[in-house]
Amino acid sequence: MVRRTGAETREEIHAAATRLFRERGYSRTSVRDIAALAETNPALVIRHFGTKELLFLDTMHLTIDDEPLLNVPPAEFGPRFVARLLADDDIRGVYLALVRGSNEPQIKERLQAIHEHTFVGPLRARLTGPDADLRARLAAAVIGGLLYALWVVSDEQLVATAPETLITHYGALLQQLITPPTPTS
Amino acid sequence: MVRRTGAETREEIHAAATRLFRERGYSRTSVRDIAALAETNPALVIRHFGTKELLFLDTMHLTIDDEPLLNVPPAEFGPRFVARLLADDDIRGVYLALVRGSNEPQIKERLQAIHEHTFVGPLRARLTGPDADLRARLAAAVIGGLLYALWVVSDEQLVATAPETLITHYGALLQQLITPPTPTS
DNA sequence: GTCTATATGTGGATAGAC
DNA sequence: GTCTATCCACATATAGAC
Repeated sequence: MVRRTGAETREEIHAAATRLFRERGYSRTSVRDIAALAETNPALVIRHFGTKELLFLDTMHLTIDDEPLLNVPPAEFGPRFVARLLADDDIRGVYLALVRGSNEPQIKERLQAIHEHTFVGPLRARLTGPDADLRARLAAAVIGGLLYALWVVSDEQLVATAPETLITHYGALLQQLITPPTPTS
Repeated sequence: MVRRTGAETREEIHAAATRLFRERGYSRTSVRDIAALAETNPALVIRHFGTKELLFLDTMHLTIDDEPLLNVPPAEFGPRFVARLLADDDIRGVYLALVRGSNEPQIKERLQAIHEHTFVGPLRARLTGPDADLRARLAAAVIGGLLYALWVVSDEQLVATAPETLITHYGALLQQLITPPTPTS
């Protein structure tokens, strides 16, 4: 085996952990597994990251790049946002691992934070009208529902549905929530 | 300690398991914990139910009583369905435990089954018009999203929102999905 | 049917030589 | 920084006396 520097080893461990946690989740990934994939040993994993949970949290970050969405006309935001979420493989892995690990208080906290700034935030920014805060949170719930049905439940029919169809239908639904309700009188 | 019959012991174990699994989830509940709460020992737990996973599955049943919903006017189904879900504490416990345990293939299967007959089924029965199947599944995803936001993420603002408000807003949203879309021409 | 004692495995984390 | 060897806690599950 080639001799590596400390920083290199650290990165190997981080990369291995990222992959395994996303593929198998927190509880089904052991420190030993991570060490093996990184071609090192459990002691180094702990030395570099302290605990398994700290390492996990270190791999569970999402930086949604909001830029491509900034230029989208408000009327098309719904479908575009859905399309963005479905296309991103990172989101899927992180989302799944966090949901399934959310028994652990720290992991649940991270899930809340990501839900807040990845879903609620962008939606809230496009919302006006009465009850904007509440409506943003309900819209975020709707978004969560799609990811939940596709990735947690793996509703076979939905999984087999063409992405464009999902984007059209679900995007339209989301769009309705964003567009301020027209007063009835 | 009072001497019990085998059937009684079995029931005590089942009751203890039901409670603990719903409160703490699968991975954080040990066979020892269950035995202790049932005032017996781990050996009997296994003797009666085979494995921890089989016992878990045995406690994870939902029989949604569809009857109260049968007489609801179609136009009010959305809010009533949401109200029904939020009011039922059983659903919350089962849903949470299944979602968090869905790393295990068998548990995921059970989640799929319950999603199918508790959410998709009733919705599909009320749907007509084009793409009824797909729309039922999307509506089920929307429902899942509410439970997800409330119980998995525990969005604090949503949790603090009066149930009637959630029922009104989210119920209306669901209702839109059920009501067949009016042709635009 | 019931229980004590234990087999057996796996996990995270650490000690200490190099 | 790295690695071997190991500690220790805890899990599920079983053996076998009663």
